[in-house]
Amino acid sequence: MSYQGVPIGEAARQSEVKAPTIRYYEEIGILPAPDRSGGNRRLYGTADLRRLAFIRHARELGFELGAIRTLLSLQDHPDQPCATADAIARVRLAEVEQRIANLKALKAELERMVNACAQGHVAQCQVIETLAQHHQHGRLA
Amino acid sequence: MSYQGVPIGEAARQSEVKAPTIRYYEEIGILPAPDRSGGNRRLYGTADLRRLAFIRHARELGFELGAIRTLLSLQDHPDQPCATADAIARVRLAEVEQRIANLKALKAELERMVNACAQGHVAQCQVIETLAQHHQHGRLA
DNA sequence: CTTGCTCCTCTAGTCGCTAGAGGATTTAGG
DNA sequence: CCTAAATCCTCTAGCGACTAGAGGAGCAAG
Repeated sequence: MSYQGVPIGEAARQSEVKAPTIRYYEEIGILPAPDRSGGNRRLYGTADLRRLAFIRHARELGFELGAIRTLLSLQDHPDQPCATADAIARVRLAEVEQRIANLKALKAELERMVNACAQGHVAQCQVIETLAQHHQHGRLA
Repeated sequence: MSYQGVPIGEAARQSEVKAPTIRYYEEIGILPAPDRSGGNRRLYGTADLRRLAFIRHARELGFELGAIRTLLSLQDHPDQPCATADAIARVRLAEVEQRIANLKALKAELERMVNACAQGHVAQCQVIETLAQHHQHGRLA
């Protein structure tokens, strides 16, 4: 009797998701428990690998696991309207835009700080000065 | 005998750092333990409030508490060269630039996803399709 | 003097992993 | 066939930076 599927290390290599993280995804129910070999090892089939790639890509895009869970359940029921998936992506897009704006402001401030540091002493150091200032920003994430 | 300084709630309001977070900062040694009132309540003076503003601002800028700890110790010893503070800021600047680049790529992809969603069903939904693709990116933060 | 707010300490939980212990299994080489 | 190395298993604990809640004490206003 032969088993099919790749062991967790190979799945990790292919998906670029570390083995403990894969087990963690199984534990929290985002990835189904795969078949096991005679020696109790996980064997991942192509469907599992695709799901893992999906998760990884979504994580890369900054989606939280909760959102990914919703996205996956949509994927599992393909006859539903995609408004939910669209809404999730839109929310994320708004977050990303906000974050870019904040980071640009931050970048400007850091550049100012670094430029102002005349290699003197902390007493005159603008890095410290700038950080000591109470200065209004939007929230950063 | 009168005590001076504001209680933690007021400090929280002024600094926009929540009270439990302020206690946490004390616990991890980033904020010194303030004087206490007769009834064992923390009373924050202006120096404490300034330090708190410093921490908040630095957190807003995305500095980790470890980096902030270093920055604060520099501030506490102002006769040292500011090369260390400068280096910390430079590292952070590089991170921020990388992050902006990643987020811009992400934004483009999210826009593509959202635009492609024709309000149909999940089976044709590009949000899901896009996420299912295995697609090479730089690392996002 | 009582009501209700703030504050105290403490423990435990969050998220998304990561690290390590201690043991079983599988694979490659001799 | 046997051993050594690599991989895998489960389990517990830890990370950063908080956040939430229990259970109790202090304080200010009516």
